[in-house]
Amino acid sequence: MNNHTESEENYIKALYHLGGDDVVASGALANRVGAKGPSATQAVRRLASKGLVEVIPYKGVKLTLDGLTLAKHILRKHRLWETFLVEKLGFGWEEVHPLAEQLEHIQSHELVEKLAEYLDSPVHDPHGDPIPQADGKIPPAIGKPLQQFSEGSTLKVVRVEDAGTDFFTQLDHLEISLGKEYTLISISSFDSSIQLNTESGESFWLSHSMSSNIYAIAL
Amino acid sequence: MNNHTESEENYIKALYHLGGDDVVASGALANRVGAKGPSATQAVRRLASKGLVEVIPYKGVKLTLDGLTLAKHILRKHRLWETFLVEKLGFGWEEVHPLAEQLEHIQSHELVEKLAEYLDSPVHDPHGDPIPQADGKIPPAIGKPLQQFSEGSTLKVVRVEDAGTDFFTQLDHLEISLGKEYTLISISSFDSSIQLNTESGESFWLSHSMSSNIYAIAL
DNA sequence: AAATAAATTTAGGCAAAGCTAAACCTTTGT
DNA sequence: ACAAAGGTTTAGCTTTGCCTAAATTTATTT
Repeated sequence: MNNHTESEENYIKALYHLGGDDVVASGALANRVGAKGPSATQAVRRLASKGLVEVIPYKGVKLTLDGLTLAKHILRKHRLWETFLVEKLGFGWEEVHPLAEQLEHIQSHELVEKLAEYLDSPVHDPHGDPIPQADGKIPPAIGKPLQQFSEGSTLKVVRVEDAGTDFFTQLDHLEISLGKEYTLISISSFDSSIQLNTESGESFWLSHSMSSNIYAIAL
Repeated sequence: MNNHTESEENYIKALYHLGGDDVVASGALANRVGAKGPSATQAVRRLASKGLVEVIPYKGVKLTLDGLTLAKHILRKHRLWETFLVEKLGFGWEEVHPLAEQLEHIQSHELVEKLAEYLDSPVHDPHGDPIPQADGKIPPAIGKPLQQFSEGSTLKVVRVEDAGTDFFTQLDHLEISLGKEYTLISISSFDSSIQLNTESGESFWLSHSMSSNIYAIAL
C-alpha cells in the first residue's frame, strides 16, 4: 500500500495543488494533469481503491488524510530537489521545475532525508516556496501578492509561485528575481495590472496573472 | 527517437551487461531483467523497431551502435549518481545500487553533465568501476580478479563488480572494502575458492563466485 | 539419424493509462 | 419548471508490458 506509480503521484499532486484537501472537479483535475476527462475519472477510481481519495460521483474528488500526507511528501521531494539543483549544481531557478518533476518520483525516504540534511534542512526552495517538513508541517509562506500593497509602497520580492516555464521566461525577461526591490507606482482599477519602478528608476507594467503569482514583503 | 521508457532502458542495460555488443540469448536477457521469456522477446522487438538492437530469431539479440551508446550513457548516469550518493550524501557503497537504478532513468543531459562537474568529473565510482565519459569512452578498468594472482602475493582490493545487494552484504560481513590489503594464501584447485589473510593475520575463504567479482592490484 | 530435451517464439490474457464518442447527471437560463 | 448547455461518467478501443500455456525450433543424446 506504499508504492505508487508516477501517474498516480501526478494526480495526487494535482489534487493537492488545486484544492488542498477540498473537493476538486474531475474536469479541473484532468486539465491539470494534461489528460482528458475519462482518464481522470478512471485514475481517481484507482486512487480511491488505494484509499488516497474520496469520490463523490458527479461532484468531485477529495484527498483523504493518507492522500494529503502523500501529496505533501511529494511536494517536499520536489522542492528539496529544486533546492539541490539550484544551490549545488548551479541551475537557474527557472530551469529546475521540469527536472524536479522527474526527481520527485524517486522512491526512498532515506534519500530524501539525507538530501535535506545535505542542504541544511531548508525551509524554503529557490522560488521562496515553503518546503513541507518531514513531519508533514508546512512552514509559513512568506510575502503577500503584489496586489495587496498600496500605491507608493516599497517592497522586496521574496517568492514566486512555482509555475510553468513561460512564467519564468517572462520573469527573466523583466529581470525580476528573488530579493530585488521595487516601488509600486500604481494599480490599474481597470484590469488590476500593476506598475512597478526598479531601483534604477525604470518603470514597467505587470499583468494581473503575472503579479498575482509574485509575492513580496514591505520594506 | 530519443525518448525511451524505463523498461526499455532496463533491457538495454541488461544487454550491455551480459554481452557488451555481442549476441545475448533471450533467455539470459529475460533472466537478468527479472522477466519471463516471452516478455523479453516482445521487448526486444520494440527495441529493434527503434533501432537499438538487432535480432537473430532463435539465436539472440545484439546491441546496435545506437543501443551501445545508450547503454553507456545509462551506465554513466548510474555510476555518477552512485558517486554522488556516497561522496555527498554519505550513503554506504552497498546501499546505493538500488537508488542509482532509479536515478539513472532521469532524463536530462544537462543534469548529468552538471552532476559530473559537481563531482569533479570522476573516472571511477565508489566501487572502483569505471564511469563512461560524456564522449562514450570508458576509462581503463583497474585491477585483476583475485584468481589471477599467484599464491603468496600481497594485494590491495581496488574494485568490486557492482552486483546485487546480497553480494555487498557478504562483503560487509567479511569486512572487505576498497583499499584493504590481503595476502593470498591459496587457491583451491578443486573449486577455485580462495584463501586470504588480512593484515591482522586472520584468514578466511572466498567462494569462486565471490572472488571473481573482486579486483585487486599487486603490492 | 532419430528421439528427446531445452530454449525460443507464438497465441491469448490481464492491468495500467490513455483516447473518442455516446450516454448521463447537474446546472442554468428563461 | 423545463429545456438547453455543460460537465461527468460509461462504453469500447489502443498501446505498453507482463504473464501462462502451447507450438516451434535448435541442441543434445543415444
